This record gives sequence, structure tokens and C-alpha cells, in this order.
Amino acid sequence: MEEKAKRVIKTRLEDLAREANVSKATVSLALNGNPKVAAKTVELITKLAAEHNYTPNSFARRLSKRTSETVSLFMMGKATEYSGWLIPSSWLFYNPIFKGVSLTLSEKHYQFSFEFIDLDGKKRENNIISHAQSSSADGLLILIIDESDYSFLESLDAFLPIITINKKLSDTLSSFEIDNYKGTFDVVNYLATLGHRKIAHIGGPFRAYNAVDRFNGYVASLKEIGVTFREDYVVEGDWNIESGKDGMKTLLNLSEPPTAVFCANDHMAIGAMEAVEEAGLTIPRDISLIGYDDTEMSRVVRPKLTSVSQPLEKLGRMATNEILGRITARSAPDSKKHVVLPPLLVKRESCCEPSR
Amino acid sequence: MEEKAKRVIKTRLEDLAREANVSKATVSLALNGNPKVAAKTVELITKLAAEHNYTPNSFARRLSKRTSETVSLFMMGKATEYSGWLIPSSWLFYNPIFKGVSLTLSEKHYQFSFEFIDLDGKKRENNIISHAQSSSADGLLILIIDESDYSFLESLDAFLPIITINKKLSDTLSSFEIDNYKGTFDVVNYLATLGHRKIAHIGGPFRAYNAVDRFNGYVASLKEIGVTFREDYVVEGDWNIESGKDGMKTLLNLSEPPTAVFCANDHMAIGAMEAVEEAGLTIPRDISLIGYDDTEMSRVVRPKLTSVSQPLEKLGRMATNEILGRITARSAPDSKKHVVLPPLLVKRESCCEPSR
DNA sequence: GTGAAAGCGCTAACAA
DNA sequence: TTGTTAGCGCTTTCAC
Repeated sequence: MEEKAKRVIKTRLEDLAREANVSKATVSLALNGNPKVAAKTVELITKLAAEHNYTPNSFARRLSKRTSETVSLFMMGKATEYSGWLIPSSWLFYNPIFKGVSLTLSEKHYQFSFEFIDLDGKKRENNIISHAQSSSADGLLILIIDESDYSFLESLDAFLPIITINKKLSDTLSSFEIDNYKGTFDVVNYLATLGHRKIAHIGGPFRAYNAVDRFNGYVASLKEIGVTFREDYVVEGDWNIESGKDGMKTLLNLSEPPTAVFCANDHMAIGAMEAVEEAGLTIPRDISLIGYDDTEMSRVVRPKLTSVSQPLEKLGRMATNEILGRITARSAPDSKKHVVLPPLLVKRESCCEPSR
Repeated sequence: MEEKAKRVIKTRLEDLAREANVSKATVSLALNGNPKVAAKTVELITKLAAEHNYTPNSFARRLSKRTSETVSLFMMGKATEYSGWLIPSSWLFYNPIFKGVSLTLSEKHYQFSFEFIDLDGKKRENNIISHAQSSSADGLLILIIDESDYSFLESLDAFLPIITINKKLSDTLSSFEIDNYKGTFDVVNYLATLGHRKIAHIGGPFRAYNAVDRFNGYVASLKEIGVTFREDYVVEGDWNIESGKDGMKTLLNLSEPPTAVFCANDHMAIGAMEAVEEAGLTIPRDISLIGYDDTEMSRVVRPKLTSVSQPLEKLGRMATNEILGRITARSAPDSKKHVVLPPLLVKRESCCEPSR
């Protein structure tokens, strides 16, 4: 193999044109399904294209059409240790979304680009804009994790379709999320039905929207079932197993420990289990326990963990379809869409009536 | 906001040129660090570029330079139910690789494109070639999962740098993998040291390379410790929890059941645990158990599962760095690289001396 | 040290 | 129905 031959020689539009004895324009039109081209010309060209395994140079096409046929998924969060993409414990949460987005995009022959954007970085605004520019996406899917000032997104949306996932930021920015309130209400209500009144909460880090929403949901649900909120029944974790364990220890040391605890994710619930175990107590007899996310782990621990399952892949697919629609519509829709999908309480073995 | 203003107006090279009172060529050279440009010209242009938040149109540049600054990660497998990308139980295995690749690429300002390639599809060869073309990658990282005929990759490598991950296909194709033989030997040897002779194996689906390698490693290690191989001590699973459970049931029903079983991944090991539990036996007293992959779940089950940890993220990073080197070298290296990284046996609570 | 000009491969008016 | 032509925004000789 000669050194010179190292580059793959791709057939170009021009090659096909020469061979078919037509112009480049005709080939282009034919291949793009323009109805004005004669049927037999189309046939010939298609045949030729197939023979030569022709694929258009996507850069040339995009340069010319001034679109990128790309949508970017930006994951906005603080690049601290706990941030989703960086630690395994959150993969089970992000992966389904990721999968939904990437599969949908590839079905529609769109490129998918993924970027983690660090909110701690200075000039966050410029950061996301330059990311958007360099990925030259036709649309942005923004996965909102942490609380922050996202107001600049609204003006960006005027130029570039934007949809937020996991959190509705404002009326003017379309969003797709899962109903944390319903999820938490189902949890608290289930516990109440079982007879629990002393229901504690181990939350995620309160700079994360999901953590805050689930906490708020917990508080609201408590009110709904007529139980007064106790500050000492709430502890803040960091999504990880260890923090759940610590949280449960704190709760167990209370003069009046809870009979049930609701954790904002499965990992912390599993840590909590360990603490209960180490304290010589058993679940659910002494403490009822509920997690969130319905990860595989919840089915694997003993007792099996009651949890809340979320249609995450569907969320990703729906958001992707919406952004694709916005891109092809090429104008702002009359009204912004705000979709909230319901989660589902999955009852397993970690809850029962209170014994005290 | 006018409808017309919908498109983001990016500053172009030309805009900077006009403002700096130089030609497009100069701006281009200056921005690309060409030493022939006068220092003060460079300074001016850089300042202007920063002010205008200039990023080059990547499509124009790529079209002109005839490179894509993209590397693709192709995941080659059968798109049946169990295929990695499609089921959660394998995410814990693929994610670290994925993460290593994508992070390294983004550090080097390369684009990352990801594609799942279905080996069941007809015209597999064309399939991957057209995928490679349409992603127009400068290099290919190929994650090999299932056994298949990959010989066509070698000729492709002459045009486009290719590196396989997870499996060495041939001498002429660089590869990065983790030593399944060492991993399995450490497992079997550990069990032998404990005094076990009746060591069974629950394998993955035998069309998967990892499953085959771990099985072969098991057989070879048995020989090494002087134990004769028994066919009835091997059962084939499908990586999932349920299949591990079924496998263990089969093993338990043997007239002479094993005292230890080595599972080709953690999920199956956890299924096996369930079967042991249901049979009224306990781990490790009645049966010693070892998994593979060292997923989080292994730390979460009771007893904690002994497993084999693999430097997957590092594997992804190394492979990426190598392909980047190959791309910039722009010629084949003298010799192909074959890197095999060692795994590590992580001892936990699921093994002890045999009681029988 | 800088500029003019050609060209990367494709699309899209506008003509013919 | 098909061809001509002019870009898209950047890089890169080759003159000056």
C-alpha cells in the first residue's frame, strides 16, 4: 500500500455526474428526491450511487445548507465530585435519558453531540454559548441538574431552539420532566396508609433540583396527610451510599426516631439500610424504608427496596422529538410545551405497618 | 424579535479581516499560530477574535482541511435483548469505557461520535463502512463484544486508523483489552487456596468474547491447579440476574454439587445468590461465590460479593490517546500496539473454606 | 509579513 | 427536465 493511497478516496457528486452524463445539480436534486427530475434519471443515478457506495460529504452539505443536522445534549451541573456524569451512582439515572436521546436522534439521521458543562466555571454564559457554537448544533437539549441562574437561556432560545430536560425553568422555555411531586406524594401517602406518622427524609444535595423538588414534595405531602413537619426529621445527603448511611445514623440517634424514612434516591436508601442493620434493627419491622429511581440495586438488596420508577428513556425520546420538530418548523411554536411525566411507586418488601 | 433575525449571526473570518484591515489569509494564519505573522498583527487579531467571541465554522474548516477532527466509537454487537447498550445490567461495564473515551476526546478538542452497530443486520461490512463514512471520522475505536467475522476491518485500517477495544482480533490491528485470563486465574487460584476443588462456572452467553475468554480462563486455571474439568460444572447464562439464578439451581441439583462457583459477571452472581438463598443454604458457608466486574451492586448485597475489578476507564483513555496519535502521525506505525491491562481480584465476604 | 486567488464538495437560485 | 453559476467559510499555495 502506497503512502499516497492512505486517504480514502470517496466518490463525489461530480464523479457520479460524469458517469451519468448529467450535471452535478441534477445528481444532487435526484438524490434529494426532487420531483422535477425525470424518473429514469433518478433511477440511473440512484443505481450509480449505490454501486459506488456514495455518501455525501456531510461537511460540504452542512456548509452549504447552513445547518448542522446535529443536536447537542448539554449536561449542566457543578463539576464537583458528585456530579452525575462523573460518578457511577448516577449513571443509572442519566443513562436512560441519554439512551432515549441518542437512539431517537440516530433513527432520524441526526448527529448527536454530548457535552458536560461545568457551572462552577466562570463565564458560564459564554461557556454554553461557545459550546453551542462550536458544536454548531441546530438545537439544544439541556439537562438541568443543579440550581443556578439560567435566565440567559431564554434569549438564546430566540436564535436556537432549546428544550430543558428534568426541570421547567420558565414559561417561555419548553421543558420535559418527571413529576417529583406526584412521586413523593405517592411515597408519603403510601407510608401514611400503612399507619406511619413519624416519617423522616434523607434528601439529596439541596443545590440539585431533584433533591429540592423531592424535599418540597415531602413537605407538601406531609401537610396533605395532616402530619406536622419536623426539622429534625430531615437530613441532607449527597446521593451516595455513604451519605445515606450517615443520615440514617443521625435519624436513629434522635430521642424519638422515625418509624419510616423516605430517601431521595436508591443509593442513599441502601446506605440507610446498612445503618439500620448495624444498629441491630431490621427493615421493615423497625423502620420502613423507601428509595427513589427504581434502580436495579433496589431489587437486589434484602429486603427488596420499595422505590419510585421513572420513565426516563421516554422522557429523552419525547424531548428529542420535540426539538426535532422545532428545528424543522424553523420558527417558534405558538406556545411552549411543558410536559411532565408521571412516575410510579413500586412496592417491594421494605415497608410495613409501624411497630411502635 | 423579527422572524428574519432567527439565525444566529456568527462572526466570520472575513469580518475580523475587515475590522483589522488585513486579509482573510492573515487572520487565518494568525489564529492558527503561523510564526510568519507579525507579533502585533497577531495580537490585534487575537484581541478582536476574543471580543467577537469568534469560533471558526467547523464545517468550513473541515471541508477545507479535509479532516473531521472526529473519532467514532462503534459498539459492535448483536442487537438482541442482551446487548450491552440496550440493557441496564451492562451499563456499569460500558460506561467507564465510554466515559474514558469521551472525556479524553473532549480534552483534546476532538469530536466524539457514538454508534451502535448491529451485527445481525445484513451487509455488516457495508454497514460499518458507511457508518464510518457518514460520521466521517478520522479514526475508529471499535468496541468488540460478540464473536463474528471482523476480517474486513484489517483492510479498512489501511485507510482509516482503527483500534479495537476489549478484544485483540489479529496481530495487524491494534488493540486494548483487559486480561480475562489473569482475572479468571486469580479467581480460581484464590478458591483453590481456600481449599476448593469442586469449582463450577456460570458463564456469559458464549457468543460474547468476554464470556468465552472467561470460560477458557476458567478451564486453563483448573488445569493449572490440578483439578479435572467437569462438563456438568459449567452452565451458560446471558449476563442477567435471572440466568444466574437458573444456572445456580441447575448446579445445586447435581448429585455432587460444587462447593464454589465463579460467575462471569456480578449480575449472574447475584442471581446465583438468590438461588442459594431460596434453597435454604447460605453463602459462603455452603457455597463460595465470586462475580466479575466489581460493580456497585457487589458491595451492596449481603454477603458482599467478591469480584474482579477492571480498569475500564483507563482502557478507554489509553485507546483514545493511541488513536489520536495515529491520526496525527498520519501513517501506520511500524508495529501495532497490543495493550492488555491487568484486572484485580477484590476479596469480600462471599468466599470461605469448603465445609464439605 | 501580507494578500490574492483557488479550491474543499455540496446546494440552490435562476436560466435554458 | 436539466445545466450554469454562484456561493457556504475556511485553508493554503504562491506572489508580492
